[in-house]
Amino acid sequence: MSISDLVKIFKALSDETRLKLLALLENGELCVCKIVSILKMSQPKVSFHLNILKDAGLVKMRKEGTRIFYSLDDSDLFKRFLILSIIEKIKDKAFSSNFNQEGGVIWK
Amino acid sequence: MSISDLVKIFKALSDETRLKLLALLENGELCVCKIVSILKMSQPKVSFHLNILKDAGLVKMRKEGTRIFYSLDDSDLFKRFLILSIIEKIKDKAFSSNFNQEGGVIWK
DNA sequence: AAAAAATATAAAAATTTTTTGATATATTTT
DNA sequence: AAAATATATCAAAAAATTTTTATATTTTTT
Repeated sequence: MSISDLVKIFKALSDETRLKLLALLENGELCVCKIVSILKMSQPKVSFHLNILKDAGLVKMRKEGTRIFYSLDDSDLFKRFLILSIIEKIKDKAFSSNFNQEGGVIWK
Repeated sequence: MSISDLVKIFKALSDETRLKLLALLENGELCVCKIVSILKMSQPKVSFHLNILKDAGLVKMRKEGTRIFYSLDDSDLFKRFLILSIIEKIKDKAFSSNFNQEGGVIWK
């Protein structure tokens, strides 16, 4: 892993939206449309951020029909540690299992 | 540790100069002037990046006369792990104990 | 074959970060 | 007290990132 690989990973993690995306994927894959509806963000914005996470090797994707499912990619030990740390640190604050009427997450 | 604290830490780590600064401090404190002479960067630039690392709680400083010495701040376990991982991953590539005639580090 | 659905991509605008050059501040030395 | 040294800060410029709006592509459904 080169310095620029490291920088790319940290850059990917240095954005609140992307940390939320990682936390959202904790329990398994989700398609973009589901993520959009949960986070109430524009679809291009979600795709943009997912792409940065993918480039950094933090998530992977799987195509099924017209949908694309994203999931955590923790095949690398260091990345796995990072992802787990992040989820552990923001899960409670970010989610606390609170969803609003429309199924949107309530972030604290 | 809030989400924005986490983002701040990762933002601080998402820059090559700052990763090099952390690696440079591996073996103990250095004053700004020494860092400037080793890295061959402008003093305001070095101060700027050190300040970002300090704001994120990754380094601490100590004043002595006209000099200011910076050192790693790994009092927090998560930060310590991050710093150690970074040093372990870039040390060989970045340093390999190579210094040029003027005492400047040769980065690979 | 047309329409609909899901997603990516691209261009422009907005925002943030980084670099640079100049200057200010504080401490030590002469 | 003046000069020198080390460092921070500030403002402007440059560069990079993010957001937004529009559009293209692919697959499924009708």
